[in-house]
Amino acid sequence: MDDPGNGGHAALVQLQAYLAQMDHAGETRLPAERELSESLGVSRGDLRKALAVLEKDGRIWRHVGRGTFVGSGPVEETIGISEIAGRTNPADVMRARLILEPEIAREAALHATLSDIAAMRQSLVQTREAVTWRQYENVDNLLHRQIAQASRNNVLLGLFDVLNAVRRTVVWGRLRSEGARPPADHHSFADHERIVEAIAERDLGGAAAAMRLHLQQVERRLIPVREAAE
Amino acid sequence: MDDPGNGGHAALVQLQAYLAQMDHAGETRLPAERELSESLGVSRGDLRKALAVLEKDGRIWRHVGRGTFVGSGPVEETIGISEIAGRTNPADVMRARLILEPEIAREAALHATLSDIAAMRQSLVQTREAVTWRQYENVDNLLHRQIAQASRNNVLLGLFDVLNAVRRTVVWGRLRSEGARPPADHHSFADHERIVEAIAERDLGGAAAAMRLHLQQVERRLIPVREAAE
DNA sequence: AGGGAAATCATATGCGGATTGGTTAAATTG
DNA sequence: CAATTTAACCAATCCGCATATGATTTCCCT
Repeated sequence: MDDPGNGGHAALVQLQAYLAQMDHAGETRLPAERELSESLGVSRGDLRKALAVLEKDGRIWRHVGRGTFVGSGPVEETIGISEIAGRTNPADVMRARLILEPEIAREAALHATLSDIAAMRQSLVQTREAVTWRQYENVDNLLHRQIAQASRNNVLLGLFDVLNAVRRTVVWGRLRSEGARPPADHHSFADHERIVEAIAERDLGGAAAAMRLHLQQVERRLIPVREAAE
Repeated sequence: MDDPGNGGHAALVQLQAYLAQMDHAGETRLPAERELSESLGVSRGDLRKALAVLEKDGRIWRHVGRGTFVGSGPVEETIGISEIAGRTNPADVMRARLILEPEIAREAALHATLSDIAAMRQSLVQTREAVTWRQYENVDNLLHRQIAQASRNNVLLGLFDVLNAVRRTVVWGRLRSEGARPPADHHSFADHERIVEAIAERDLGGAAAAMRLHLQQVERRLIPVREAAE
């Protein structure tokens, strides 16, 4: 062979050159090992040794069936809701809501458009018109999501959606007594109105505080009798 | 026909009965419309009218290619990172980090175990030992995730992972100048140490404040020259 | 022995057909 | 003629199988 005993060092040099050239072109996926080994004129074993070095250094990343890519790590393309929901409990979900949603309301108070506020007010009306708990929950969900949308920050909206999906998975099956309709003096009506009004008046702190108060009320009703445990 | 002019009311009644029977069996997916219409002895049009009523009421949910299901809504099983990242920008990501991560640090200060803190301190050392920016970023990522893990709240950890994946997708390609190693007086070293120390001392407010300060520094460096626009 | 090439394995992707809710046009019926 | 049923078609999804790819083992040649 040409360079016996080099232990594949030549392959590493060639591969780094190839990688630099490809990185410049903006391409992220490099050819299959079988092609690349022939293209670079090295054995597949040496190529794999060089790839292993670069992988340990964090410059490339490989996965069976997909290929080899340049970049620090495999960016998770999707997040499984059930994976999160499977290892948690309603209390943790509520804690996360108390952290995230008041600040989302604050952002909404800062960035909401007039049509956003109009949509929220319409949802407020629909909330009172709901004749069954199921309808009420649908409109309630919609209202909370409208607030997240009004933040005009798609990252916050995405986080809200994730949290919402986890919540609905965790508390799945906990239905209220069917048939009954939400009482007219349900705390959420006034809570929601306070939140929307604060957003409409661009009262950042007020919106956050109102949302926090509302969620604390929900928490109190959701976990009615909780001993001092934990 | 049997009951002309009933407008499909008979179909609605039959469908409700079927749904109750099926709901009792624990099954969530009901047969295809073509089968169910024949099974119930009603036309597909009337069946669809009845299904539309139940859908508007929130008792069922349907989607093309999947079927019709009982339940309030389609619980998104997975969230696409690229869907979020595609419609956002680094500033929104930074805003979300500033909202979420300080509160995560606060929770970590409350719930971190001794082994959590030991792992963080080891990461602090590794941060200073990094000889290339890529290594530094890997350890930095690890440290921030360790803090999220120390919150002992899997929902917060999941939200952090989502946010992190979005961040890495959005700022993808913005690599620092290769070759250079992080300077010894990089602000992040002291920032990180303050955060970990506050967590170790169970200083809730201090941990949150230190994290907020750190992220503001990162923001200042990430968006170096930003006019007063927006 | 030792290294390289080929075979083999396990996993991921791509593609075509089948399924299903949504929509429109034709047929039937009173 | 009007209303309703029926059929046909559309778009999105799922499923099975072939293919592609990285990982591992085996074999062969020097």
